[in-house]
Amino acid sequence: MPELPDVETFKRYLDATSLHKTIAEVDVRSERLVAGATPDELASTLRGHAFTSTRRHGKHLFALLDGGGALELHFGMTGELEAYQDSGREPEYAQAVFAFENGDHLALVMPRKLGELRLVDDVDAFVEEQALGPDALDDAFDADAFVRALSGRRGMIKSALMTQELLAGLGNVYSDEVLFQAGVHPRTKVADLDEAKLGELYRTMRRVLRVVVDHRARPDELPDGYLTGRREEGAPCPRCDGEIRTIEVSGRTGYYCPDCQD
DNA sequence: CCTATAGCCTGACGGC
DNA sequence: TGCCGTCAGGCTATAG
Repeated sequence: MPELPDVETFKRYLDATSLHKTIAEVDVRSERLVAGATPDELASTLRGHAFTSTRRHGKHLFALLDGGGALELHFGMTGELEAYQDSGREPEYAQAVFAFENGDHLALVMPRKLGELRLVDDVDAFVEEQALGPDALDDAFDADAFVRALSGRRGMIKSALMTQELLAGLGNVYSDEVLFQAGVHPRTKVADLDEAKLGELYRTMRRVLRVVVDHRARPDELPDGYLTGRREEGAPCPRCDGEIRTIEVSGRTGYYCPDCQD
C-alpha cells in the first residue's frame, strides 16, 4: 500500500491528529524497526517533545520535532497510521505507539515488520544520503527533469518508474496505474520511448498521483477507468472489453491490459 | 548499468 | 478443521 499517495494521506492524517502534542512515551515493540538507535534511545529522545510539522519525500514521511531534527517513518509493505484516544483501543499489530501527554495516541500499525523509524538531524541530508531521486510530485520536478532522470536507462519502463534513486514515490501499484493510463506496456524499453512519449508519460504520472491523493489513496473510491481497484487476474478492463493480466517485471507482479497497453 | 534471486517478516488465502 | 504452500502494495545485498 504505502506508495507516494498513501504516504501523503498518512502525512495529512498525522497533521490532523498528532501535531503540537507533547510526547509522554514511545513504545516500540520491535527492535529491528528502529534504525541507528535502540528503541530506548528513540523514546528518550522524543519524550517531552512534540511534532511541529511534517514533510514527505517519496515514500518517506518525516515528523519534524520542536527543537530540531525529525522522526523518519517508512511504512514498508503494510504500514499505516492510526490515532486513537483510549489506550484500550490500541489497534492490532501496533508496532510503535506514541502516547501524548493529553491522552491521545498515534500508532504505527504494521503486520509485517518491514518498515523503519529513524531519528534524523536534517531531512535534506537524509534524502541525499539515501540517494533518493526527486519526489514525483515536487513542483520542481518538471517534464525535463523526468526525461533527464530516465535518460540513458537501458531497462524496462516499469522498473525505472519504481527505482527510487531516479524518482521517488512510485511502487508496484502506481507504476502499473500510470502505465495503464498512458497506454504503455510495462515491459517497454525506456530507450524505445521518445521524448514526446516520455513527456506524455510524465503528465499522466502527475495527474494519476494527484487524483489518487485527492481520493485519499482508497482504491475503491478512484474514478471509473482506474486499474488500481481491479488488481485481479482476469478482471474486466475498465477501459475496453479485454481482461486484466499479470506480468512479471523485475520480480514484481504487475497488472496490465494487453489490449490497451502496447 | 541492469536483471534475477533470495532474504527480511508475518498474515491471508486457497487447496487438499 | 488443520496443515501447507504461495503470495503480498518495500527494500537490500549479491551474483551474473
